[in-house]
Amino acid sequence: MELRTIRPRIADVAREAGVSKTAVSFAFNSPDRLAPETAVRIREIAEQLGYTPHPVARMLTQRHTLTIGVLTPQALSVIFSNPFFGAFSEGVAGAAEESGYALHFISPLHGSLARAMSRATVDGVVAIGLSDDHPEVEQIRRAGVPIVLVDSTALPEHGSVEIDDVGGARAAAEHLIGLGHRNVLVIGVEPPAPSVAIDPDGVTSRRLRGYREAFAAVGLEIPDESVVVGPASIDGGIAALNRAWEDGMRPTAVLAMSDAMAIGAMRALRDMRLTIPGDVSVVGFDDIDLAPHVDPPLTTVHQPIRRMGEEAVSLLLSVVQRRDPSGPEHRRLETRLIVRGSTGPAPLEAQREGAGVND
Amino acid sequence: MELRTIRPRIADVAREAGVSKTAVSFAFNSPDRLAPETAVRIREIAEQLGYTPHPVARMLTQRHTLTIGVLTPQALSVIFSNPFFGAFSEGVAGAAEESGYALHFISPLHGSLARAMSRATVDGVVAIGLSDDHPEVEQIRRAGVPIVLVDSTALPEHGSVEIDDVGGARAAAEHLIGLGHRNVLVIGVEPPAPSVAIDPDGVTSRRLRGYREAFAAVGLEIPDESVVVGPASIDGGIAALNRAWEDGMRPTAVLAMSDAMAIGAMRALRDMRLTIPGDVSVVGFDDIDLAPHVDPPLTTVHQPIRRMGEEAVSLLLSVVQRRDPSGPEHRRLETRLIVRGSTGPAPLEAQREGAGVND
DNA sequence: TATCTTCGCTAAACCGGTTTGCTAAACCGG
DNA sequence: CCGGTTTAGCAAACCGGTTTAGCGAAGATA
Repeated sequence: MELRTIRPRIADVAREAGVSKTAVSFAFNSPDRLAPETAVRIREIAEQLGYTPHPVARMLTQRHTLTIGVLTPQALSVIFSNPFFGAFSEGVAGAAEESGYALHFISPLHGSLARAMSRATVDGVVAIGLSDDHPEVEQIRRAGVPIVLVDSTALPEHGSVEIDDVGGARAAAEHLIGLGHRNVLVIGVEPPAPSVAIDPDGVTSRRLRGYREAFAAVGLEIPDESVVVGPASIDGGIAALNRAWEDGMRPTAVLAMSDAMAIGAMRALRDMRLTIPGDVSVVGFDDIDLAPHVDPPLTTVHQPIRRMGEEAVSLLLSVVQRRDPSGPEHRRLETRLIVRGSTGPAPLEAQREGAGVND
Repeated sequence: MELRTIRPRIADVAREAGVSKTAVSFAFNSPDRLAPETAVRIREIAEQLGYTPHPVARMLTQRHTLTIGVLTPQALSVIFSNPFFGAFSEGVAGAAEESGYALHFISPLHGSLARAMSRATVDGVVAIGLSDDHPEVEQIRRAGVPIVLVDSTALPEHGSVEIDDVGGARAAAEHLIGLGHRNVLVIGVEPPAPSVAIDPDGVTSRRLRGYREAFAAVGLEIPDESVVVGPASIDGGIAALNRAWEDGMRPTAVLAMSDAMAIGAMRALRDMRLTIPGDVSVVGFDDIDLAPHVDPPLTTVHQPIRRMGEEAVSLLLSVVQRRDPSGPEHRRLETRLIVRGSTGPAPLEAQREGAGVND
């Protein structure tokens, strides 16, 4: 049973080298303040002792951590099951790394985002999909940590990046309407906290509004019963669709608010021996990398996922690094519908009747 | 232009409440050492001042960070583009969160993993796909940070979790051989450092060994020219396959070491108007969630990705939390071939000739 | 030779908390 | 009323570094 080796401290190096702690610190951080040979000697001794400056101690005096936090409203284990998040992280990571920042993921620790946040040692935070009335936002602000909100209703005092959810959703719905669909099922993403109803300003509500606007424009409506929600994953999509079917819904098309859910829905439909888009059309939202490669290729609303991550970090760093004379910025990115193979004309009999009859 | 509010310190609260710093600290950490009403009063004042204990300072005295690091050999922006990593992170995150740990991703900062690592404030590290001769492993050990290696050659002194790469690869190759394929293209994952050749102990080499064993068993071999590598992403797969084609290769099957690359390869083949598996069979490696949903459903080697992440964290925490009387543990997980729709019999003419002729 | 810089280095303060050791007052049984 | 135990709270040390102010010696300038 070996003794856990003790980490050498700066004082150990100083003693060994016969210099002051200051000299050792200089040897690492500003070698030019030391005679070249002294600096080298100190570093050699440090090396040989296996000394590395303790990162936490260093953070404490330097007042920054070179880390940015990514705040998620749900457990990371569920967040990561959504490919959207992978792509978003890609953008965040790319921009962060370029500026020399590492990433720290913060998720509700045993239910409390606040507690998780109070432990996190970060210079700033990008929060994704956090409804802005979340008390944590206020708490973070009070702790003096800069934050930028992504996919949340913008708050004037924080930076934000949003996309045109309503427009994208409307385009998706218009596409279906043009194909003759009248009876659709909407699959929404579950609100972070399954507590209350649907956050009136969350992405689910915004996209739903877009869908409804399109239907309203042609004098139709999407009843609340036609909206079902679940976690944004393949399994979530499967479950949501099956639930709808069990409830007796027989739509000719489904509007999913996430590609993963759309893919799940297609799987579930297939398992019922329905064809896509022959019997049922499916349109997703996100346009993840794999969307063109699934069977059939997924018609979906493209959003610039990576760029959202990049922009968020860029906004954040501009305030973290105090290059920001002009107050928080708000950026809005466009969405666009990409028609692939998962949508087609509504079955004829369905176009005549109110509800589709299948098989 | 508003003044950046200064974060209140413990001393501010103490002064305001007319008590010592100690009392304030007690109010937060061991309230039972204070008269109940004093504790309440202090907390109220703290609340009202917007005081939260500075996490870095707290870490310094408590000697732990409640954070575990995830070390990746490549930039996070490329790592995250591989769905495998998302699933792995899912496992890591799930296990970490359960024990109250947050996640810190560490990637080569401007090329140097060592520098990135020396900045990271973590209690332990799980390193994925890091070849063990990486100097950083030694550096981390010297810094006294516990580490467990995933998908790397196991080092006796560190915990590790590996999978049966050789067996999985062999099974994939045997499957193709059984279908009559003789001329295959291998698409490997790029070694982290594009420096030297292929790390003789990395996952690419191990899987290649498996492929070759299977071929050797029937008296065939896979020449080095039939092995091409690239980044483990869809685009990497597209590029790798196109490169092989330009070099004149005309295999009847491709063995990809990652599902993302396999999917890319299928795309590239499709774009050449080849059918899968009619003209060319494709088998992947990983069995990501989307593998069954692509077109055609991907035949691939399943590995328990999430579990790898979970086991890694569990191993790591067992030493971080000093519950480990028995030295580092090594865990090995099984792989298995999952046959779906992307593989089929080799075209007849190809079975007779040496190289396939297409279209 | 006297004064001013520069060079090389150090002692001490500081970052913002936690923890140890101790004391004075209150409490307690006899 | 006395010695012993709690209780409530404080001062100081500590975690492990960085940074400021300053000092003596050497070299430059006058």
